[in-house]
Amino acid sequence: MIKTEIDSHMNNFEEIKDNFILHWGEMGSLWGINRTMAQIHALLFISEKALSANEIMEELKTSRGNVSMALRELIAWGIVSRLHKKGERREYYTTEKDVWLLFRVIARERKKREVDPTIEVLRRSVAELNKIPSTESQYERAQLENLLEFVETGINVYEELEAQAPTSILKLLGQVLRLKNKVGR
Amino acid sequence: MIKTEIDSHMNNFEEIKDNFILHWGEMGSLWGINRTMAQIHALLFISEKALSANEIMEELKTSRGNVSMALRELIAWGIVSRLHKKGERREYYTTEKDVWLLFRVIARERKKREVDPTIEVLRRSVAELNKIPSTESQYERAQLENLLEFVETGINVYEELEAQAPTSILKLLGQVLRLKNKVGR
DNA sequence: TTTATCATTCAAAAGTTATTGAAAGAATTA
DNA sequence: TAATTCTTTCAATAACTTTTGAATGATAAA
Repeated sequence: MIKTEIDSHMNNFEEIKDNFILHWGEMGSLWGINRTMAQIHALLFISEKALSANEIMEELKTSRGNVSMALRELIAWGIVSRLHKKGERREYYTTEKDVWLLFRVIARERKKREVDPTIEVLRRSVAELNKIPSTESQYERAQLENLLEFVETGINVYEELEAQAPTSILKLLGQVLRLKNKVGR
Repeated sequence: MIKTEIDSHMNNFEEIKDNFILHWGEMGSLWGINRTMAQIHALLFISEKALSANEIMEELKTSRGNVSMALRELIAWGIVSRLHKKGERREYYTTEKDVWLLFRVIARERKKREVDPTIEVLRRSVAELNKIPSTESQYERAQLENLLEFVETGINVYEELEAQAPTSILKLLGQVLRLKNKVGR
């Protein structure tokens, strides 16, 4: 069956899947994650079975080397794991399928890479400022301290949140906040 | 006074300030914000007075054009505002100084640019899947729905959180979660 | 041992984003 | 009006990131 230009909406599973993976890759770029990594992750996430590097390569129409590099990085992030099927020579790859667990792994890694160094910079700056006599620098000192305090409080909340097991905690949280909003004003 | 190589720790205000701005720029890159934008923002954030494009340019040792572009972008984000001093010809620039308000502006903008399109992709994919008869695609459908639900719940919580005015809500939240953690197990 | 099948590496090419600096624009003063 | 001061734009270039594909490595089967 030949597809006309008018009949352009998606009508089969493979098409929808490819479309999702494609778009998820673009979202990845937006989020500061490289396109191939995001695509591979999307593919593994919706695939019931683990996939081999070859299958990934064909599915995404990208090079062997690229797949290999992206998988290495995803494994380093801890969100993809290698699967050794017995009797099989090739490796298979799979990802965490539970959304909450997945989120926790990603959030922890991003915190480690992005937030921790940020806090470190702030702490060092404040500490250095405290070493010098503060005649001129009052305002700047105060601003840095405010910023540091804010970030530390935020991290604190996140760490408590992370310690919670299920997704349901998020729903609960939404409810509590909604309530507080109503009562507060 | 000539500085020896051994005497390398920071000992005056300007040095600490420059160091902070420099590092904050690097942090910006980590966060997907361009270096110059992050540096300008850091500079304005700790400066008591509003600064002119010229002052920014000299402080950061970067080109006139670059400052102009970065300021335009920061203004578009809504985190820097132009200040017209009467009797003065040149424009001055300043940023929100309250950390919580600043956070809200940035978070809202990032949500608009990064999260909303992501949800859109998910919603469209799920909607398309629901149009086709589901014999094969059970697992994939379920995974997409889980993901969508998770993201929607998360956004929900964020929106409630945003509606809260002061920083103190964050502290409160930390406490509630801490409590729940202790009782829960 | 040789061959086959996969995975990994890495230099080069392609693609993307940031920065410069010269030119044009806009507003003000002389 | 022309000169001055500041801002904006944008094409060229620099810097950085991603992707390719050929070479190398590693492992298992013949």
